[in-house]
Amino acid sequence: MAMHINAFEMLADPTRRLIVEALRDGERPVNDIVRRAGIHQSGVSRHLRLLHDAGFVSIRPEGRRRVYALQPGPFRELEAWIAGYRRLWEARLDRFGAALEERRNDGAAKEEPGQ
Amino acid sequence: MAMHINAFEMLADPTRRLIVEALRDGERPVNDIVRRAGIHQSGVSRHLRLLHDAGFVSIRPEGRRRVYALQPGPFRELEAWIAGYRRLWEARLDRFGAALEERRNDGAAKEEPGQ
DNA sequence: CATATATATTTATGGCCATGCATATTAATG
DNA sequence: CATTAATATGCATGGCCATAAATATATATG
Repeated sequence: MAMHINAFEMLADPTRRLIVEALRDGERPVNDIVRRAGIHQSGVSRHLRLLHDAGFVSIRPEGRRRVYALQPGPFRELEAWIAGYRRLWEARLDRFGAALEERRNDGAAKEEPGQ
Repeated sequence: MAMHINAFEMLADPTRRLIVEALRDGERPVNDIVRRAGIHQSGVSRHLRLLHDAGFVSIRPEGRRRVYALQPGPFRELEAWIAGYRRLWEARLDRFGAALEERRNDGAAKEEPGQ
């Protein structure tokens, strides 16, 4: 429900990546994940809560289980961010543009073209 | 030169993302980046070192400047990782497969199909 | 209702990391 | 060679976060 949490920070943690990868090919209840995660159940629950807050996963109660599943949103965000760097490897990088003229006004920063 | 550093951890830090974004449209010397980063020069230098160790940037000495530029490698890695989740939003997620049969062997973890 | 199972949360703790300051290095310049 | 500019590094510090243990909550089951 909270999108103020950065997607990269989420995936920075190895355990969280492991959880996400465990959910890659389908939803799973918590204990399923605990077995592969190699950490305490409370830790997995906390990570799942963070992932849920960040919009990475959905929760579906099923009896006394809580079934978690990946959500597409954050992945779209990541894809979009990286897309901005695609020309890095698809074309040669063009060294023209802002870098040159920026180097000109050496003493004081006046305006940033990028953002 | 060291690829043992995870790309997500690199981009988890806001300052580091800011640096990467500052280099998006071309190479820049350190002081150029310091101006936009809003943190001390030593901090920028340290981040640039980390980014270099992780293969994100190259260094080109130019007089007494050190000109940094983005490198495609880590971005390709990221792209590849996310590509594994593309069906999440391109198709509906299929809830069959491993999740079901995993739920069957409840008591003990025996083998993981995914990895 | 008592008990067991599944998950969440509270609390405490240790460790890592981003930052700033001071200093070192390297290079240009006079 | 002394000085200044540009960048890097050693050191100390504060804060955040991942983890575990204990406890709470919720749900199935007898």
